[in-house]
Amino acid sequence: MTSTAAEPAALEPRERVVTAAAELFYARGIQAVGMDEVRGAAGVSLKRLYAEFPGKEQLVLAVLDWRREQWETGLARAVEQADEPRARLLAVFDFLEDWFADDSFRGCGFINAFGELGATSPSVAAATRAHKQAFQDYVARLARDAGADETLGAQLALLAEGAQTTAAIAGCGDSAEVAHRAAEVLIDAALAQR
Amino acid sequence: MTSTAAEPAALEPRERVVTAAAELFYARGIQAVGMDEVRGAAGVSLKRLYAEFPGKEQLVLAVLDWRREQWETGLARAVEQADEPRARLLAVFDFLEDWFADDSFRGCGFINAFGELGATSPSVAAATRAHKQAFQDYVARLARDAGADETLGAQLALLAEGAQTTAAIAGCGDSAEVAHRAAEVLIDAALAQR
DNA sequence: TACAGTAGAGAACGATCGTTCTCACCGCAA
DNA sequence: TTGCGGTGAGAACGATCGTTCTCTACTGTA
Repeated sequence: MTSTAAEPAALEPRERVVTAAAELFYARGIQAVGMDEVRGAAGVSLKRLYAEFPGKEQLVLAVLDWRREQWETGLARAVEQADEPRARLLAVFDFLEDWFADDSFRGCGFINAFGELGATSPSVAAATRAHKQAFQDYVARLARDAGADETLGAQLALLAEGAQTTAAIAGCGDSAEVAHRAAEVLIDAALAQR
Repeated sequence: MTSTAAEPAALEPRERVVTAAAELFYARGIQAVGMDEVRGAAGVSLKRLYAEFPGKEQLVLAVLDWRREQWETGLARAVEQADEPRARLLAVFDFLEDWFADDSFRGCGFINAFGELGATSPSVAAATRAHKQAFQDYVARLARDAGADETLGAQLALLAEGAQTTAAIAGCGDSAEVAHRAAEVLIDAALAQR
């Protein structure tokens, strides 16, 4: 999922900047990484960097958008590997489990960015809100496909969010498995209720 | 003019600094608030501020410790209002619901601090980890008192964490109620299993 | 009154960072 | 060749911030 720092020359400068900035921001925090370091990691000049992004905020938003795209395609790929509606709901938590096992895992980049800049940057707050809303909608759709009502989707989304923060802070314990088992209970209860 | 010790309403300088810093850090982020602004809000001199805390990091840690204390006493008070073990478990989510309704609610201060400084400040990361671990232990104890096994506590803790981040980002929807209903399902399932 | 000690107010310092500017260099058309 | 538009490398600028230093006012004591 991550691209290494040494980018092949085939990538466009803009994409090199976004991927390098995404990696740096995620690993160390946004405010802890200066534009000059992004420039060095991306192998572009400051002039080019500011030609692509008029300011750091625009770069941050581009990184968040790139991360959202990565998240959505990865999640969809995991879900599509399952055929049955119930298994597709649980695939969300398998996806999380794989993610948490990654060495570079350091929590949800949106939650981190929101904690860091959400109070001072309305656009970062809006991007985070949109991303989380899309996730909730996606899970709600999977729940509806499984024959449950909207509530189940919201409940499973809460579990997924809690697993992400807990895995990040506790240093990647077994949050995904715990959430997975809780999800099974909630799904079965929701389906039995009908 | 400084307030004399005879005035009952005046807090000690150190406590004024901690509460003022806690409010500012929580509302706007830690790095967005300078020491000078903390000094102004607390009504102390820079000299006094640095006499109490040798650096900003120590102040941040003191704020986190104060916040942990506030959280623990508030949570314990909510839980103790319930008599039955099951109601005591659910009181955790009532506590969250009250908190989310606060106008100044902006998510869990520890999660925000972790997202902002966890990667660069080991002591902030450790304080966050300790706080979340203590919460998990507390819920696990409540679950054990209710006659369920350890797993239920971990599951409910995940729900609580997810409700906090979701309420913060979505702007305080009904996360607490959703988590509350999910908790009821999980508790009943855990108790029926025995 | 003189003096020592303390504390407040805020200037000052050094470092960092986002952003802009300078300047040398390269490819290329006339 | 000459001129020119564009680019890279990096110096420079202005602002912010954590931290320290200076100066002044005040308090208590002899």
